[in-house]
Amino acid sequence: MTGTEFYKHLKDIGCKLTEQRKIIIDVLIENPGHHTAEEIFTLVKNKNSKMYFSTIYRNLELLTNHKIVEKLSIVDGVNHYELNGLDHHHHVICNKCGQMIQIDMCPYIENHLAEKIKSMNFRPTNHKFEIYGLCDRCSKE
Amino acid sequence: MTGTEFYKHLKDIGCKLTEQRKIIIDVLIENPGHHTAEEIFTLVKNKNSKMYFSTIYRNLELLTNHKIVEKLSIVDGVNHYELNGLDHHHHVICNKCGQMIQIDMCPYIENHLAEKIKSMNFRPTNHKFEIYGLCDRCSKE
DNA sequence: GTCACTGCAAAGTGTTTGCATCGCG
DNA sequence: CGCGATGCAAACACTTTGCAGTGAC
Repeated sequence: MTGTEFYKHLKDIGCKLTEQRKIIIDVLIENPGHHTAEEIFTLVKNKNSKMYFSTIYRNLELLTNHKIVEKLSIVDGVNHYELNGLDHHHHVICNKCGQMIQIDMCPYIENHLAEKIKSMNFRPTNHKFEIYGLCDRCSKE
Repeated sequence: MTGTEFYKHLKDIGCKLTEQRKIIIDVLIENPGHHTAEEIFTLVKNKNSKMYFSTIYRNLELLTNHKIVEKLSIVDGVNHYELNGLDHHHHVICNKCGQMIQIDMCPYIENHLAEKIKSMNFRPTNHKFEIYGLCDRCSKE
């Protein structure tokens, strides 16, 4: 999806298309992958735009509720956000330096889990798969 | 492992066996599964023991570092802790009521991922697999 | 013009830290 | 009795909330 398409989507679901929302979406498009609210704040500032954390959080929450953004609680009490549906992937995360490496395999799809979970009367919407350990560099130190 | 064995393990790795540590371990043994620091605090209080959050956090951190306890960052900025190695399982989590249901299947083991990840020069130590959605009751509401 | 949204400040929640005292080994 | 552990208070980091003013439609 392009920026304009995201903008249109927002209006379609009855949200006002404010300058701040455009900037947040632009920043997420221009910087693929997951970012903390802090990182998004910095990226917004780099575009010479002033914005408060509350605006960022409120909009990330809104975008998450509308499935435009995905919220990941990967590391100790810090949420990461990324545009949803652009690509589906999981992570290998270094316990020492915090580096996150994407992996393409998805055990959920490969093992046909969706049907199994539905048979438990559970309606799955999304899933998370993460492997922790030490990356190449950190394991050598 | 029994309580006494956990106590011994602590001494073996050079930690003092304080009353507070015994209580935390006892509480974790008596209440299998994952708990927040808050829940552990309440469980400790129910045993008529007074303990500060700092003591709980410091010890959970210590036990986590020594792989006696596993720390899970599952939900929005709240860590959950549980005794490690008692049983290996993953979770199905309801987005509405927060209920966590254990599932026994492990995609990591079933797909022989350990070797694949090692071939990336990454040393895996643990992993997390979670499926989010709506549980039976919440999806009916 | 209306109402959703933002700026700003202040509070809230979960967690960590500093320091004096305590108690395990 | 020495040093690691705890009690307690205070700080911290991330996030949410309340309210008045602003701007999209």
